[in-house]
Amino acid sequence: MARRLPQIKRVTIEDVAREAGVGRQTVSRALRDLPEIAPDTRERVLAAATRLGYRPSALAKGMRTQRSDVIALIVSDIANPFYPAVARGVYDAAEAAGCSVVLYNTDADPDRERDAIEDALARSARGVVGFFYGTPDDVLADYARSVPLVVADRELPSDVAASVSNDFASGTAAAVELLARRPDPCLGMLDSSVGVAVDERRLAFVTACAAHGFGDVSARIVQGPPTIPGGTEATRRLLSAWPEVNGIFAFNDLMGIGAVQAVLARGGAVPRDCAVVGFDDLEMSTYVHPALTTVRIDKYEHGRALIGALLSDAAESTLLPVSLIGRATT
Amino acid sequence: MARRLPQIKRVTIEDVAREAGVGRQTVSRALRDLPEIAPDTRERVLAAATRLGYRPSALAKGMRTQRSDVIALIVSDIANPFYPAVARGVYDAAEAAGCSVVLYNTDADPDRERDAIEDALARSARGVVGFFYGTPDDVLADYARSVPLVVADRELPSDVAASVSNDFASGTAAAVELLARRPDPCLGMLDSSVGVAVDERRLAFVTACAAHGFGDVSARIVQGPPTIPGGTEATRRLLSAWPEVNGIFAFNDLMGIGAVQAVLARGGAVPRDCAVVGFDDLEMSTYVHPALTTVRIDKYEHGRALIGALLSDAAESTLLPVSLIGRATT
DNA sequence: GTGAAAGCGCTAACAT
DNA sequence: ATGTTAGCGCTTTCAC
Repeated sequence: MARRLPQIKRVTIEDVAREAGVGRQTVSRALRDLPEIAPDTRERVLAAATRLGYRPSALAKGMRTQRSDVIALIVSDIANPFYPAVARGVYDAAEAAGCSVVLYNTDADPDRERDAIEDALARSARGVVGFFYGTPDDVLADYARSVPLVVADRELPSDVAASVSNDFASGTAAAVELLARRPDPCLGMLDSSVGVAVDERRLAFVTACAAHGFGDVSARIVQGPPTIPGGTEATRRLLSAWPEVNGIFAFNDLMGIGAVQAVLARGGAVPRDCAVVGFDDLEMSTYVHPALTTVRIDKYEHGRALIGALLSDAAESTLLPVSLIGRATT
Repeated sequence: MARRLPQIKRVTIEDVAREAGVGRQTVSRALRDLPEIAPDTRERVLAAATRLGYRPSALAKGMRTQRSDVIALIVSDIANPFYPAVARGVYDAAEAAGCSVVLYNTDADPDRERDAIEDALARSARGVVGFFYGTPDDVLADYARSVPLVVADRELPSDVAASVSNDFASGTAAAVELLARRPDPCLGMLDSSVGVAVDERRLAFVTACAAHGFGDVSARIVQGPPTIPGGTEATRRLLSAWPEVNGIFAFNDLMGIGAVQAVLARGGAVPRDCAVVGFDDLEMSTYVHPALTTVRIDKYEHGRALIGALLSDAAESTLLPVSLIGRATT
């Protein structure tokens, strides 16, 4: 059963002009609220437009102005609970600026990251904001020449593009400081195995541990997919090799939750046998048991800031503050 | 510090034609892989296109064909953990069909639902899929005449638009059946206070209770926002008025998790004093404590099915199967 | 204050 | 197999 009724021909600016008895240009002026127009003419045109159900074509407008009002949002996976709040922040800020949001999922694949940017270019996007895990700096810098680009959680050299990042260094330092408080601390870290340019957290961990005089901790940094099972698996490996580890700093909350599962599965208790600190502060982290101690990122604000940086059109680096949320795993 | 370098002029099909020494039409044919073209000419054109870094303009193409390759995805709030998985399903299916996805958040506001559809129309969207909570049937039916539309979890009368829904009736029946197993069952329900056309779950609950001979349960149906705090609050009210309630069926997992919190806050135990069954099966529901028994919706598949229905172009209603997942709250 | 003309980049229809 | 013409709906430029 076909459901499409005969296509209604689009009402154009020309139709409105005819209906109102003016030229098309006058209609365009009225619609865009430009000053050079007689008030009564304007009213007449607006009335005609409403009467006809006129809807301006975003395509034609973009074609003419060589710029559309879409903003590309590029994430690795919207189903990853980290991104939805960011996406909502992006959306709200974009909507406030009169822009629509096109979403891309890349799964951190360099090719798909590139495809997403290319698609945004093909649509003459107003700008691109996103998380890039597989694209090298120079490629991003190159694209930044063709389209306003703001990268999240990543620093690009020499101001070629704006960036908005969270303060991983401070967050990691605070997490390590908390874990270091327990008697005879022996810390390990679960790092993400995904991404070319995200060794920031690992470096911050090493630095923070050094500040506490923990010696070389790098052997107790294990990698895995930044997911719950990934965290469980990585923790299993970590604790097999280093049973004395009693404090785990996880790349993100998902790995942190996975770590708790692994400790419990070994018959251990959290935080008695091993404390865990995550990163991100996902909604679920409050409700898991035991509730996860974590470094909070304001994901919604991150999204808003990405659009703010995009529209302000300056190649600045913004650093967003994070905060340690102590809960039951420490 | 300004970051925009001088805008590079767009490489057009005309430039490629000149470079390859052919007409624009030939370029168009080569690019779209149409048959009526000599193989070597095609090669030459493709080479020229690559050399020049040609990128087709989606705007111009859409303008000419009166149809763009974007699909509008309309949800109430992408930050609500129910939607991301749906969005990913929509995205994957759309990408496979060569379409981009424009995201809209409406917060279940009728005006914003309308704005979202209007924007999709302005972009000559290939189609619209979405969750509509505030828009009346006739308005949706009206829009379905202008653009392919698939509605989620909602039945539109007389085949004006395709729909893909989850089998709430079966899911609710299974949930009630499970709750009814306990000794002296006294069931209550937490219903969502949002949405014009979502009384399906409430009706299914009443029907299922009647089938078990529970008499009139409607007084034990309380409403609240479909969120964790909303569930907690609604449960508080429910249990104040009906302390004998020992089984709660929640509109969704968020309310279910909230219900558990409320029971615990009263000093009760779950499921000893009150069992809880949710709906959706969010990722977090596995990890909350006690783990939530729920009716599972395949959210990713729901997303894929929405696009499938859209592209198949038939005004069919699809009903997706759900399954009861027994965990620790029953 | 208003209208007419030009053209954004592409593809469908029609030549050749 | 290839080129030419026309036009999608809008805004910019320029006349009046």
